[in-house]
Amino acid sequence: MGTARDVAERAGVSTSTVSHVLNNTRWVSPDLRERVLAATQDLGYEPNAVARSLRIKRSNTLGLVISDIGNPFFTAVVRGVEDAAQERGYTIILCNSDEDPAKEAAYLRVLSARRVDGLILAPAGIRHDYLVRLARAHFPLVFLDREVPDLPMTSVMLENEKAARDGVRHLIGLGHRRIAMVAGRPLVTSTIDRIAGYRHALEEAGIPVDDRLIVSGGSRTEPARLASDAVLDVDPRPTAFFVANNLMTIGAVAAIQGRGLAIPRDIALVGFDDFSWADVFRPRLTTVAQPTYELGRTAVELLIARIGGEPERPPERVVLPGRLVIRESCGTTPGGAARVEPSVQSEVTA
Amino acid sequence: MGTARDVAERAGVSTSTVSHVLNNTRWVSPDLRERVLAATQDLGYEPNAVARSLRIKRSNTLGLVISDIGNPFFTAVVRGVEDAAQERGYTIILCNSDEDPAKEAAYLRVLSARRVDGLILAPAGIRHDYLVRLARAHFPLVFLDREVPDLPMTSVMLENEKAARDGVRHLIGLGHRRIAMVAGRPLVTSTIDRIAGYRHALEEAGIPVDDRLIVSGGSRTEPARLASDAVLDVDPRPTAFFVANNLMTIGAVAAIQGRGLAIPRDIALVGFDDFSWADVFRPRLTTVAQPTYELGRTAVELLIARIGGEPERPPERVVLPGRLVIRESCGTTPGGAARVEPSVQSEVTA
DNA sequence: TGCTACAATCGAAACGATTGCGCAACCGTG
DNA sequence: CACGGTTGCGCAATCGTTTCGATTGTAGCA
Repeated sequence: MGTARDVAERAGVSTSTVSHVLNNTRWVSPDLRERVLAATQDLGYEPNAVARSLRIKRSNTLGLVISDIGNPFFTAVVRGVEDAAQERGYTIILCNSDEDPAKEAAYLRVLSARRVDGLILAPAGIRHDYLVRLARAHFPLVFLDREVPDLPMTSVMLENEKAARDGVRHLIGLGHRRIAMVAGRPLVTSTIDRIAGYRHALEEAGIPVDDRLIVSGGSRTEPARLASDAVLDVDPRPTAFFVANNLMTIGAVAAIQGRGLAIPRDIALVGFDDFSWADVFRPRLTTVAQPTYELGRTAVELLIARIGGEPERPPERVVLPGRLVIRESCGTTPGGAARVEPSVQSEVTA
Repeated sequence: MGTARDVAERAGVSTSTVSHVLNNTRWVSPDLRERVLAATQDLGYEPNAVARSLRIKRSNTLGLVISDIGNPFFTAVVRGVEDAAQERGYTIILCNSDEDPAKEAAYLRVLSARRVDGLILAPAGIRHDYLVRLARAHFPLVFLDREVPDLPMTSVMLENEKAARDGVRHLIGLGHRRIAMVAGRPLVTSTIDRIAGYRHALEEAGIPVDDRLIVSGGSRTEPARLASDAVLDVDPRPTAFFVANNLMTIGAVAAIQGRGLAIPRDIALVGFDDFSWADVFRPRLTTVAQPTYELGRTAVELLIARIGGEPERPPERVVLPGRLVIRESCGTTPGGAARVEPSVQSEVTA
């Protein structure tokens, strides 16, 4: 696996000809072209992408920093990112910040040192200076799922406020007035927006907001279980749960089950994010589904547009709609029985 | 964000001094050191890792090619890989082959062109020539979760045959004699070994193997649902299911539920791989748990040992044990009621 | 025969870092 | 004072590409 020079010598040409043959970048006579190709075959030559990147100042690589690879929402997004990137000839470097701003900063630094052509980032929340530097330098950067407060950047995310509002409205429509909200990590914009949606839904229905019913579930299963358990002690007890992501839904369900309460008989529940087992779980969970794959694809499209385009281009925000998928976990009325809706459910099974 | 040269000029030193200061690679007087550091600060200098890699012929990067990022087993493994890699100063490039040998080959090519220092691979199954070339060239390579038949390589995986045997033995111990097996993709070694374990468990109990009860679930939820549904038509009907991975478990459960059958009353079930919702799902699922995090860590350790070591070093195989986690999905006897085992279950909840 | 025009290829300078080698300046010693 | 040894640093080659001129050969034309 030698170098272009080895190939050139073997083919009796110059390295420039080798380069031009391999990249189809100018006309080369059939004879030489043939010899060059034969030589690359013989030597098992594989161009060194590192040297190439150094020379052309592009790596055809995108960095993707997500905050929790254990969350099915993000892995679904990753598929969208990967497919879109591959179609356009980019490789992605995937990093998992674990919701840790320090880890996130470290990864950003590494990716930037590696000279990726652009970055897609689900920020862990804090407006740290390294991020601000990248933004100021007009480095191609797209925020995914969340934004950073006071840092206008191009971004793609769910219409969080409305999606949450729809979920809570559904519960209100079924007659619930004491609705607990298990929210995500406090400083993250998606959390903030979903809480806003929750409040607005209550307010428009004339239901007073009881702050004791809004708890932080830390975006993960176990903290959500603890928070859910605690909120069940509030007096009067909530009759419904609105849970702001999928991992936390597991925790909420565990807490409810742990009290010997039944869904939806004792507690109605609307989750967030659809996931594969929502369908086998009994009762089937009513959730606000996100267009995960599209989120990923869109992020790549926005990013690549910026990589090619002029650096001063103003930020764009793309907001995609959520979709309330009604299954069985809310019953019909508080304390009522489950109502199966085959049409809606099959839409999701597919 | 200039170059080392810019820093050198600003500090009034040579680029070599800049390099030595930044890498602590030889003594530099406090005065100059100070000036160099100040200059890098002022310019916001960030060393170009691409140029560095070209020169030192190392990238401090490992490639990780997994076959299904949607599978919680693999995402759990990724965490182990990532943590271990980070501790040793390596970045990982994560690629998702989607069980597609063509995609896998494409990724291997890209990673090799990028000059990663080593590769961890969950092979999609086929012994394609590119893989053989890498192996022959003694490129640092570790197989994860699976091997490639007839290609001895260093690898780390579960003790598949025994783990499957334990799962099936558990069912046999409860009195089941007609046990269906929902297996994974046919050519993958983990599938082969788990089927072997299934057969051995039956054979040692003197139960004849009915090949109609062994079906391929394609490693994913939906194909597993179809296969599970089909196997329920076998006459006489199986009284138990052994399912060879987690995504397929969802499919099997869906099929069983779809027939209006109850677990464990009508069908006992042992799944594979533990996952977060195994605990809230009712009945709680009895599964063969894999040490996912350890698998990931071990792969990195093996790989890094090879990167440093002599190239002709013979392959090593590391086999980690599985753990049968008994919950409720098998009941106690065929047709019997669920038996809760708090001690075992809590071990997993933690 | 000269001259230009064009076609096809080569040579060498980048890209931005690392590092072996060598050169001053300085020290202490005899 | 001469000389060997140290110390602290700079020079320049190098990694493997790409790409911009320069160069060669051939044909066309007056």
